Amino acid sequence: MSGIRKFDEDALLDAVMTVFWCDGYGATAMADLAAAAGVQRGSLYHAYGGKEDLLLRALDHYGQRHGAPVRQALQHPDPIRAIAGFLDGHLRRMADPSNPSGCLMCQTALECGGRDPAPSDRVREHFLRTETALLVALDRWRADGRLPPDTDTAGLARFYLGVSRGMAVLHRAYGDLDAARDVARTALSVLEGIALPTDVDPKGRCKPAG
Amino acid sequence: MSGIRKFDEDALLDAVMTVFWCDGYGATAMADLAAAAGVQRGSLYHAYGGKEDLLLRALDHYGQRHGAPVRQALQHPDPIRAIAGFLDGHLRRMADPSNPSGCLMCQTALECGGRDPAPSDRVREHFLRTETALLVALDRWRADGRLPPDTDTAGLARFYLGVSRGMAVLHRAYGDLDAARDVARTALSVLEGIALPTDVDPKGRCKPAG
DNA sequence: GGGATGTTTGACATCACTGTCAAAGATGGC
DNA sequence: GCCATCTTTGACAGTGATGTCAAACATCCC
Repeated sequence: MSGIRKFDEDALLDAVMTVFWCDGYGATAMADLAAAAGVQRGSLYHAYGGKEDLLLRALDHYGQRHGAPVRQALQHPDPIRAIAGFLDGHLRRMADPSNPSGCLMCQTALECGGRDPAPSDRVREHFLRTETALLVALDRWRADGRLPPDTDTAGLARFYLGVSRGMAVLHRAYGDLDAARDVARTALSVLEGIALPTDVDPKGRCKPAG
Repeated sequence: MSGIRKFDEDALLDAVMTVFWCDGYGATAMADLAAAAGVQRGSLYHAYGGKEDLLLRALDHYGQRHGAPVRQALQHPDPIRAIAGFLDGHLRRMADPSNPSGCLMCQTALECGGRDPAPSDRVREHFLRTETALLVALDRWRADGRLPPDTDTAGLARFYLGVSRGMAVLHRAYGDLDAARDVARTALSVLEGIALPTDVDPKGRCKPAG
């Protein structure tokens, strides 16, 4: 009914993302997506392509909407504050009742596994982006003298990536945040055990090491 | 063509489990399961029921086949050896080329999420079984004086459960074990940091605490 | 050996989803 | 105001999966 696209792209991707997140890729039909977006099925095919194309868009949208803000916490100069903020960002996303439980990226990673290359690649890229953000932050803290010189930053980056993924699985499986919170708290203690004290540390949380 | 079931139930469940594990619940058709099991589709309906019933059977089979052996490692009297064995059990399962990547339980937990109650419940039961096994072991070690009296065993149990789940996600997303290994190694260091020295500790790995 | 029991098989109708298309309709440029 | 352009819409055929069923058949028990 127009020469210009009528729907709001951002709102549409929000709706599409939520349906995929809630029901999973395989169980979602184009009709579900169209209904959630308030659009006819034909419009989706015309504007995007197929279900897989929409999933890729939804993954990117998810990355911008939920991934980037969580990585933002890593900018904090204090490692413990930063990692705590990173983990807490995940917890806050899960605690938000307007979001389905778990994590769309993890869900897609497992469901599309080694069978659907395009979504798998997209998820892997997102995971790598987070892993790299963690690594860059850890390297920075190490260079700043906030972590011991022999800190295995690559290993720690993967550890916190993995921990955040495990939290999402437990959240979806258990339906509550209790277990995920325990995981985050314990995971943070790893960094608390190795972080070095600094002049400006306002809480004196770090303990001498070596 | 008989009055007695012709196929080997264990081999059939192995095949069914592998297909679900490889392709996911939604993307698997009864025809795929029948083909993998070397049986006609009608036989599956007759002997079991529908796709969901088969998934539940596959989950139980998975629990016996892969869950129980990993929990077995927790019987070891030394906490570090035991948890290392627990995490290594997961790594060995993932390293086995005859298994699909990741973990069928995590996959089902995420895919069936809050939408398919029966599989979700079954997965939750399995997670709880593992969490309880971890808790019992941790409580035992604490009672034996191998862990400090104030150890938060419940939190640690959930931590190692979550970590093992995160490892599975990374394995499936990345397609290799490198990241999962890093996660396991770092997670183990948590216990190494709190385990108390004992007379019979053969490696002197524990350090004094308090 | 013969009947009863339960399994296997292939076909069947049904249903849901997919992807396409032509017609209808609205907007922007001239 | 008119034409070109693009979106929207609903319907279409094609495809694949589901779940059921009656007939065929092998084994067990008497």
